[in-house]
Amino acid sequence: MLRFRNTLSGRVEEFHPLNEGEAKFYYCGPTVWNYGHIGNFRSAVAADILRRYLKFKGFKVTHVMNITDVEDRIIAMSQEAGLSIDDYTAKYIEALWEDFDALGCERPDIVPRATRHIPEMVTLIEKLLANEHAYESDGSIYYRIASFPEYGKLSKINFAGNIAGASDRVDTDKYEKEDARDFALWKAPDSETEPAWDSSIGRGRPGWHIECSAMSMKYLGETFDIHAGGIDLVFPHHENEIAQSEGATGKQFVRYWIHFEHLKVDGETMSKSKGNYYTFRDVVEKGYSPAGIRYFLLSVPYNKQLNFTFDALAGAERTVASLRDFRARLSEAKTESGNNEKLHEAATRALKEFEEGMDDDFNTSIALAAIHNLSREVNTALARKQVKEENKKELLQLLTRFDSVLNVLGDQRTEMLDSEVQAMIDERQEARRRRDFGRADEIRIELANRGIILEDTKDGVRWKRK
RNA sequence: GGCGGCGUAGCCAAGUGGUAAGGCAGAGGUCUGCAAAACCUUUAUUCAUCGGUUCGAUUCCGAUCGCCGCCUCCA
Repeated sequence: MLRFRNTLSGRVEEFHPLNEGEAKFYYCGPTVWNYGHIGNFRSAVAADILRRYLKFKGFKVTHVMNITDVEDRIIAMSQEAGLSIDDYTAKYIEALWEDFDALGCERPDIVPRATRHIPEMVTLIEKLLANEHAYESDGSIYYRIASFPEYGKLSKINFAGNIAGASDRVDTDKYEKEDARDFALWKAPDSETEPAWDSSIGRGRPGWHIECSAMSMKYLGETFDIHAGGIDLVFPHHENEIAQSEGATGKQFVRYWIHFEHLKVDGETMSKSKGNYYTFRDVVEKGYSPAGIRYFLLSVPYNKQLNFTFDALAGAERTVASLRDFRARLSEAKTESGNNEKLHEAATRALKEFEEGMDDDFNTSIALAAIHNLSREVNTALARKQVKEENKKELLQLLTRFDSVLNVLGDQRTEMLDSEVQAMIDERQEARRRRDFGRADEIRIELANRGIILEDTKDGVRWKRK
């Protein structure tokens, strides 16, 4: 039974979706203006693991991920660039999908854009105005937090003792708000040139939080199962989403909230001033593979801060390579018919441990340990020719099953070597038979220069690309 | 000032009131013409420090030190 920590209750709970066998899942994805830094992708990978494991457990998953595009900073930057929001954000969104694909993250089922959902947001704001949860002031519309006593139930923020000490950092009111905590649902334009929409509630643009309420409820229903995002979104973003949505519908908005912890770099916060700020693309340019990066990002459970170091990343890289070798070795193995009961038991045990680990709040560390232990056992059996036909079939299927969640093994190699290279390998085998090891080593070096690494095994020569 | 989290081998780290998963790196070995890969053995009497509770604590409690996050539209 799958259980995970629900931010709302603060406890680990069993997951029971609203409709049996069906999981509806909304993920607050990366924002465009800040797009790309490696920490974003820890979240993206965590969300991907969450979705994939729900599928592994047999749930039919509907996954919605938003891309914010009417946020203040984006508007400012696009204006500065002299571009429309769409033209400005297009290249970032394109880059986002490239990186998503490279990291092996499944594309969401639905990716709503705030700029395409202005009418839905307006309708929601109208509801909030009608039932007194919102008020108009100076052409802008604010949420009246005093009207929603449950405000703070997600973030557990105690407003009484809180504001005083932090007051030096709280914006002095530049708008006429009833209460400092009230937040904007709809903002009147600051200038003539600023992007704005005409609507029944006036000319303006939506606040940041309303898009997620409007879009998630549009696609997943007024009450849905899982809402996920980075831990920094708990307050105020998700807290405000609850106030808006529940204020409008009177129903529970989200049943399970899940928040992904941040990445640290060398034990510190990643920041440009410290010079430890890396984007995903920086890391790839340094020669690390997306699969290695993915493995690293998922190797520690999502609810723990993870320390990013290049040493650890290099380790992950080696680990992925060795897991891929393991699968290749297994699939190339020549087996005799039959079934080795010990290996069948090992496979059963590995699946059990993997699933128990993942069931326990998506503990990927435990799940990976199960795979490593299995790989060691099977490698030994392979060397001793104890893997039988049935075992091979079962184990390969099991690896595919694990990888449906982890997605680090990549596609099975089906490519053939070109005939010239193959001829060189044949020539080297012939030279080895003659015990002409000088010639054999010469050919091996020549092939290495072409990026082909050879391994001599009892069954013949294995090759892989560098 | 308020609230929360973390500190486990050289590195990344899981974990639990009953005696420390896994990965990477290191050392020795098996195999191999050599190499590579794989496998075997080995690497924390100890889980930031100091106290307390307990038959027993890394795990619970308290204090101290260090780090991280939220309270600002940063995943």
